[in-house]
Amino acid sequence: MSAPVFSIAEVEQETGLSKDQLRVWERRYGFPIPLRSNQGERQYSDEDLAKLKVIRRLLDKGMRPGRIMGLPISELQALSGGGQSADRSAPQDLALYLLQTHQTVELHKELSQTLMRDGMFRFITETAAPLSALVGEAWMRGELRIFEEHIYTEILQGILRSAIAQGTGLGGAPKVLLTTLPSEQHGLGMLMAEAVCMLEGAECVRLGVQTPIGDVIAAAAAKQADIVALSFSGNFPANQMSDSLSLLRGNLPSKVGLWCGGAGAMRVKRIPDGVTRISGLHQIGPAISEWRAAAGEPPGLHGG
Amino acid sequence: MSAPVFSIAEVEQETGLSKDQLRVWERRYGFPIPLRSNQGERQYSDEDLAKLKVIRRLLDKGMRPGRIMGLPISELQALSGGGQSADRSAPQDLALYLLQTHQTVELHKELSQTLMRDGMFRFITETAAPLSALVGEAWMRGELRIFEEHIYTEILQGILRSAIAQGTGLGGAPKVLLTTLPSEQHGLGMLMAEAVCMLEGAECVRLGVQTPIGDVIAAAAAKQADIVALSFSGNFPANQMSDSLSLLRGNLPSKVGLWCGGAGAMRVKRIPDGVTRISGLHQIGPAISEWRAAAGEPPGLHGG
DNA sequence: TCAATTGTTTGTCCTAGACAAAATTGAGAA
DNA sequence: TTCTCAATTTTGTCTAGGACAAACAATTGA
Repeated sequence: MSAPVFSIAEVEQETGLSKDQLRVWERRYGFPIPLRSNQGERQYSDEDLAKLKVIRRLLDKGMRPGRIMGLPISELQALSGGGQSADRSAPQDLALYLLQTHQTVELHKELSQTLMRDGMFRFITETAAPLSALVGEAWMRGELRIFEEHIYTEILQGILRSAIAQGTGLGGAPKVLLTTLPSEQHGLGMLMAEAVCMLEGAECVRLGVQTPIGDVIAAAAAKQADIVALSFSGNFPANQMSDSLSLLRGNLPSKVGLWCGGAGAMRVKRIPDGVTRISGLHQIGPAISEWRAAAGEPPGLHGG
Repeated sequence: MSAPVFSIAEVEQETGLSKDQLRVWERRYGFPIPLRSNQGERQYSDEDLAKLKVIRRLLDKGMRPGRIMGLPISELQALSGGGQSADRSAPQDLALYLLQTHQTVELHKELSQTLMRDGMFRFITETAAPLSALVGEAWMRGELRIFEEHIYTEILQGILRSAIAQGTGLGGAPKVLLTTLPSEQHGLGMLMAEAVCMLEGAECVRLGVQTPIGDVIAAAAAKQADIVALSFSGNFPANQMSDSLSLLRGNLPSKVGLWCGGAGAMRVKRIPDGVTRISGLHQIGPAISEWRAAAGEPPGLHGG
C-alpha cells in the first residue's frame, strides 16, 4: 500500500495554481517541497495538496503568499474560517442547511415556493442574492465544497431561467445587453440582473458568460443595444476591470450606456468616466427610469 | 494603427496548445516564429493565430506536427476543409440563417416548435445536436462570431433546461451524476445527455461545468451516484483526458460506472479500462438498459 | 501476413535567471 | 490626522535549452 502521489500537472488541475507558481514557491518559500521520482519529477503528497487548496482559498481572499506560506495547516484553516458573518436570517440558514445535507429536491422546492409567495423582485433581492453571497462565503471558509456550490448554482439558475423565460419578448425600451468578460465565469449575478431589468419592462439580450470585449462591441452594434451591462463577481481581478471598462467605453458608441455591477464592481475605487456603477439590484430600477427620462421615453408602468 | 499582437498565454488560451508546445515547435519546426517585445516576450500575429487554429484542428484529426507545420495556410485549409459534411438538412440551415441575421426571437420560436412537434428525443438527436455541431464548425471557419455562438447557447440552454425541469424528480435507478472537468466549459452536451437520460427514466444530478476531479469523487459519494457521466467537447485537450479519466477511475468505487461522451471523447484512441465510452446520444439508452440488466433492475418502461 | 524490434517524433518536465505589474511601505503636504 | 506620491518589496509569468518517456513509424524475422 503506497501513499498516493500527484504530478505537477495534477496539482495544477486540482488547485488552479500554475506549474510556474508551484515551482517558484518551492524555490522562494520552501513550500511545497515534494519528493522526486526516479526521473526527477515532482511528486506531491496528499498533505501538500490539502494545504495548497487552503492556501489557494486564502489567496483569493486577498492574503499574500509570503505571509501565509510558512504557517502550519491548522493555522491556515483558522485564518480561513475566521470572519464569520452574523447577519444570517432563518430561511437562508435553512437553505444552506438543505444544501449541506444534499437535500436538493427540498431546496428546489423551498426556493420555488419562496418565489411564488414573495414574487420575483422580493425573491431575488431578499432570498436569492443574500443566499448566493452566503454560499460564496461558506465556500471561502471551506464549509462548502465546490460541487455543492455547483449544485446550488444549477438549482437557482433553473428557477431564474424559467421565470425569465415567461417574460421574454414582452419588454420595450431600453434594450439591455447582459454578459460577463472573459475572466468572469459566474453568471448568477447576470441572471438576477436580467430578471430585475425584465420586471422594469426593459428588453434583455443575454450573451452568456465570458464574452471577449471585441464581441461585446460587435454584439451591441448588431443587436442595437441601448445599454451594455456587465456583471463582476467578488474575485474578478480588480486591475483588469478598469482597463477592460475603459477599452469597452472607448469602442462603444457614446450613446450606448455602459453599466457595471456585482461585488467585483464595488471593490474598485474609481471606475472610468462614462461608466455607470450599479451598486445593487435596487439600483437597477432607478437607473432604467433615469435612462428613460434622458431618452424622452415614457416611464414604464413599473416605474416609481 | 498597430496590428494586434498576442502573448503566449493568449495563444494558449485561444488555441488550446500549451506554452511548452508553442516554444518547442518554434525551436524544432521553425514555426511559429513570433516577433519579440522589448523584453523579449513572444508577440504572435493574427496570421500566426489563424494558422495555429487550423493546425490544432488537423492534429485533432490525427495528423502529426512535423508533417504539416511547413505547409502554407492555404494548403492546411484545403486539408482541413476537405471533408466538408454535406448532410445538412433544410431546418438546420434555416436555424443557422436566423442566428446569423440575429433573428433570435424567431430562432427561439422555431426551435420550440420543433421540440413540440418532434418530441424531446427526436428534437435533441435530429435538431439540437447536429445544429450545435454546425454552429461549432461555422465558428471554426470564422462564419460566426463568438457572441453569436453565445446567443445560440443561451437559447438552446433555455429550451433544454425548461424541458428538463418538467421531468425532475420523476426518475428512478440508475442515478446519474453529470458534469464536465475543469478545462471544459461547454455545457450543452451535458444538458442534452441529461435530457436523454431523463427520458430513459434515470435520475439525474447535474453539477454544472468545470468541477475539479476531487469534487466529482466527493459528489459521487455524497449523492450515492450509480454512474458518473462526463461530457467532453471537441476542443478539450486530448492528452489531459486520459490522465483525468484514469485518476477519476482510480478514486471512484469500482461499483460506480464512469461514462464519457461528446466529440472530445471520440477523438482519443484508447480510453482507460473501466471507463465506458458513449459514442453518441443514441448509445445512452442501450447503456442504461445494460446497466439495469447488470444491476438486476427491472428495465424501465422506456427501455426496449 | 503478422508479431516483435528498432528508430523517430513529440509533449512535458526540468533548472535558473529576468523583469514588470501589484502591493506595501515610507515621506511629506493639506 | 488623513491623503497623495514615490520608493521598495513581493509575486507571477516569461525566457532558454536540455532531458526523457510515451506514442508512432519503419524495419526485421517467422
